[in-house]
Amino acid sequence: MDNVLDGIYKKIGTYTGVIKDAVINVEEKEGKVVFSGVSNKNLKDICIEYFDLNRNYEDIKKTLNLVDDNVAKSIEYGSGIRILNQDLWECIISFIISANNNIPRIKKIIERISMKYGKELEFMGKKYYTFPTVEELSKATVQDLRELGLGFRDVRVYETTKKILNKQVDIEKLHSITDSNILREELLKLDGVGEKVADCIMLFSTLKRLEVFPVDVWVRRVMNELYIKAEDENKVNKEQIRKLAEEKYKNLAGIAQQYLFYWKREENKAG
DNA sequence: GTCCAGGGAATCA
DNA sequence: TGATTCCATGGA
Repeated sequence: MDNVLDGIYKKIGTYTGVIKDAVINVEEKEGKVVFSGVSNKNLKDICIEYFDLNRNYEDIKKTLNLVDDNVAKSIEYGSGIRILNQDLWECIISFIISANNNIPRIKKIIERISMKYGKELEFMGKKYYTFPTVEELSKATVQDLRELGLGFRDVRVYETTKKILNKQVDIEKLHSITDSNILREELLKLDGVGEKVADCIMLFSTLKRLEVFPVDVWVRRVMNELYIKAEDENKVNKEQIRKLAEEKYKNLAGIAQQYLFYWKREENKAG
């Protein structure tokens, strides 16, 4: 038996979706992990990279469990969480769209963008669409984006696409920047990218800065409830939250953020 | 009809 | 720097 493949199945379960230029299906058949899909690259390699399967999350969880009981509880709640290695360009556009928006609508907008400007792939009789490249999305006018339902974010996506296309910000070179502060400064040059979106891009893309701690409304809420305990959570300083996260979670703050975020949101849904 | 959504940017002090 | 306000859209 292939223990690596067995491990992969245990980690990601069944999955069908688009990863970069590929449609990938992972499932278990007769006790074996089977990859199928449409791609000119190795399906298994794509999965290992995308699902961050070479990282030992058990070690990470052991470390974070020692911080305090709250974190331990959140880890128990979302024990299968992994931080994906999402494409940088796709991540930038996705989080610009996320501003003052809700997750179902964010997903729908990205689907519409992919359907109109990405490439069509067919797998098992069903059609899938890749997220458009910079060149592909640069064909869209502000009006085109407005019609896809982006709202006030249309200009931001348009301007950012333009800046990346003409290499005013060269995102290919971002991976070679070691200093996280310089990296953040580069991202902040993009329209629609503020502190929170920049942090999300650094954490959730292939930039993989696991130490950054994006503070959104949910994270502010959970951090206030667990540690700060201010009467009005809206008045809690974001910088104070980031410092607290750095002290407590060190270089794993970003992963802790995900456990805490998921925990608080799911608890709210169940509420 | 009202409120809110994984915020950013412009404006003003 | 820090606080306020507006920004489209759609679902609850």
